[in-house]
Order: sequence, then C-alpha cells, then structure tokens
Amino acid sequence: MTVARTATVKRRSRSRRGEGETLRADLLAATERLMIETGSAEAVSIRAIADAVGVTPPSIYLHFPDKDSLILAVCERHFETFDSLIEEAGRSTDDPVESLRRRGQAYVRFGLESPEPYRILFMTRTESTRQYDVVVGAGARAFQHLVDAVQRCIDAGAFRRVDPMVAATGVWAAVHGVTSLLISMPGFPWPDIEALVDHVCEIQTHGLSEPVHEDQGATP
Amino acid sequence: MTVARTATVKRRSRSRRGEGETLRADLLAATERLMIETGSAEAVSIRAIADAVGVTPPSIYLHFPDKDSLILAVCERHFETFDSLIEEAGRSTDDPVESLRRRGQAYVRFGLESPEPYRILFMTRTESTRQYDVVVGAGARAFQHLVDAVQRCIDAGAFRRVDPMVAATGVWAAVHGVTSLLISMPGFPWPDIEALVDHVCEIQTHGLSEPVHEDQGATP
DNA sequence: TGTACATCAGTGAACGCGCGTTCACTGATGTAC
DNA sequence: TGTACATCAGTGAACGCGCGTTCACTGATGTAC
Repeated sequence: MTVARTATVKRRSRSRRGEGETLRADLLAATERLMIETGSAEAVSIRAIADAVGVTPPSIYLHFPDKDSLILAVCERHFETFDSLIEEAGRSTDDPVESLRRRGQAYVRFGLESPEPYRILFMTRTESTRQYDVVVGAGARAFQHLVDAVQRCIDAGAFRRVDPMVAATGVWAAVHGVTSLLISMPGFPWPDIEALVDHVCEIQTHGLSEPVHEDQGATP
Repeated sequence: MTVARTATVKRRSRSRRGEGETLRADLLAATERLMIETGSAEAVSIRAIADAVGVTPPSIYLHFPDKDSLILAVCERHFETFDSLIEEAGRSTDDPVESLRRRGQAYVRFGLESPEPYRILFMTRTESTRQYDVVVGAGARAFQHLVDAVQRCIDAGAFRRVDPMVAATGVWAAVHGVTSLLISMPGFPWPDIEALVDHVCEIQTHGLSEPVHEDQGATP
C-alpha cells in the first residue's frame, strides 16, 4: 500500500541559521503520522515524508543517515510513551492485583489507539541489529516493570508462588494476544471489546490466584 | 527484504498437452517455500517465483489473474492444514479439558513450525475483500471448532458458565499471544518455551474452572 | 498413412512506476576584519 | 559602518534498481480429414 502524494506541495520555509534541528522534529512527527495512516513502515516512503513536511527528499539525509534510522527514531519515541502510560496506570492504585489489571487495560488501550506504532513495536520481526537494540533495550525495561508488578502480587499473597518471569510472560502474551488480534482482524465478529479485555484480565488474575479462595469476588 | 535471484536458472521442461495444471501446483509450492524463506508475502516477487519454478514471469498469469490471487491461494491451503492439525490434536483424547489443552499446544506448534504462513494468516491486517473472505471464512470455521471445545468443557462441569464466545476468544488470544510474540521477537530472553506454553494453557483452564476445586491437580 | 490446422503452454521484450540514495549546486545568513 | 567570506540549510536532477503486468509471438502437440 502506498499513500497518495499530493500534487501541489506546500513548501516549508527554510529554517533560520542554527535552527536546522526543527526540521528533524517535523520529520519525526510527519513520519509518525504517515506510519499511523498507512499502517506500515514499509509503505511510508522518503518522498512521502518529504512531501508531508514540505521539503525535498535529500534534506532528510541532513538529519538521518538513512530511512531505517528515521523509522527507528519514531519507534523509540513510541516505546517511551508506551512504557510511561503503563507505569502511570499501574501506579493509580495501591492494590497489587488491581494495579496489574489496570496495566493490562492500559496496554490494550495503547495498542488500539496507536495500532501502527504497536504493530511496529510488537508485531514485526526484529531483524536488524539496530532495531533489535532499540526494541529489546526499551522492551526489556518495560518487561521488568511487569515482572515487578507480578512479584508484588505474589508477595501480597494474592498469587501462587509461580515463577514471576513465566507468569509475567503469560500476562504479556494474553494482553498482546487480544490487542494484536483486534488490530489484525478488524472485520472479525469480536464480542464487546471492553468485556473481552475484562475477561482476559480476570482469567489471568483468577488463574494465577491460589486454587482455593473465597474472598476474591469470583461468582460461583 | 528481497531474496537473491539465482543468475543461472534451470528451465522447467514444458508441460505436455493437457497437463498445464501441473505448473499451477509447482507455482503454489514455490510461492509457499519463498514465503517461508523471506518471511513476508510482499518480499516474494513474481519474478522470484518464476525463477524458482524455472519459468518466465508471464506464464504465472496463465494460472493466476494476479499476484494477490497466488498469495491468497497459498494462504487458503495453509488455513486448511492449520484447522485439521488442531482438530486432530483435539480429537486425541476424550477429556474435554485435556482436549482443549492439546488444541492450544498444537496451535502454538503450528505457528512456530510455519511462522510465515502463521504471520500471513493471523498477524497481517486483512484489508482486501478477497483476503477477508478467505481468512474470515476459513477462520470462522476454525473458531467455531474452538467455541465448541470450550462449550464441551462447560457442559462437563469443568468450566464456569461463562460466555463460550468470550472464553474461546480469550483462549485464542492467549495462544496467539505467545505464538506471535515468539515469532516476532526471537531475540527476547524467553523462558523455556515448553514450560511457557504449559503455563499459558494451565492459566486458561485454571482461570476458567470453578473457583473452588480440589481434584484438578493444581499444587497449592 | 499423410498432412493441414487449431490449440495449448508457454516465451521475450518492453511498459511505466516508485523507490532509496547521491551529487553538484545555491542562496540566505551570520561573522571577522 | 562596510564588505568579503565561511557556513548553514537546504534544492534539482539524476542514478540504478526491482517491481507487477501486458503484448505480440512461437513452437510443439494432438486431431480431423
């Protein structure tokens, strides 16, 4: 898929001396927007980005060595947004299980609101060393936050003494699963999304809780 | 990513009269192989397929109206394989919960053994009407099989009386989540894969079971 | 039994396109003397 | 205060490439008479 390039292009006025970096910011913003619009990094061309900003293609190379670096810089920004959104949601309560549930909901919300960044972060194969570094680096940080959240549930006695790494991976797989399916198959007859996300979170917390439990609010 | 095309190409000998359809089969096989090798349908070119089969590009159009149709035909075949593999695994036991677990394990196995078909079936946005028809048509059939399997667990009294549609979607999301993450991020420090898949299945069955249960084998 | 002919299963060359990237350049702007 | 000049922030044109697809054709093969 390729995005239509406008025939009449509005020229961006040249930056004042010493303000060349403003173009860099504009390029990042335009690339991000086009990535969201087209739905894939491959479909966003250097020419389309240049057009969107009102500049000629070669000027992009004044700020990024190649196209990959530009796409990667956009992904990096998104990973930071992603991590801080989840952390914020997790901090909004003192109850560790409820905190984990809110993290899960924030995760799905991020994915559905920013499907293309989500796709690039979590749904495309990370091949190049550079992409690997960015995604795995930032991703490992975010993942550690999740492991900590699971550990707090175990410490509070709400979860069984499972391996927190495995449990956290399972939680991640569950929220990623629902997010990525909703993104990939918008035409599928999904049940109510909110109910589905609640169910997924409930299964995780119930599944990880002690086998016998009566005060957790699960109706028999 | 593009696959290197061999310089010296072995010519396929022309089919005998009335046996033109054999090229069709060869094209499907070669396309499937190239899709697996390159990791994406976009990266497989008409020219590369023609080379692989030992034929010139235009002859492909004798059998498929365009590239999309060829790719789609490959996906269709894979969906049938996929569905029958899962069904076979599910039928290998009479216990409905164990049957569901085996389905989950077969699902992940299929994804890890055929990552590129899996990616095309479940991880790329289904946009074109034709792709939509194939994937949603075959997918809906496979999904109904899963709903039935969940329903059997409920009927047997092993699962709570949840909405089987929602529960099945949750199970799907869980196995899809772990499969797609393993495919997308091979470099991530995953825990032992078998233990992870077991854990994911266990969380689903435990999470869906009645809150109070002592004979299900979960260690406290 | 021999031959003209329709048909089948392709071929070879070319089309126009969009792509990432390079190269030599330009013109405004700030600075040194 | 005026001017030469270095530098900054770009431009315009072109490169080679691979792509999907089309078009007019070819040559072997089976069939009808």
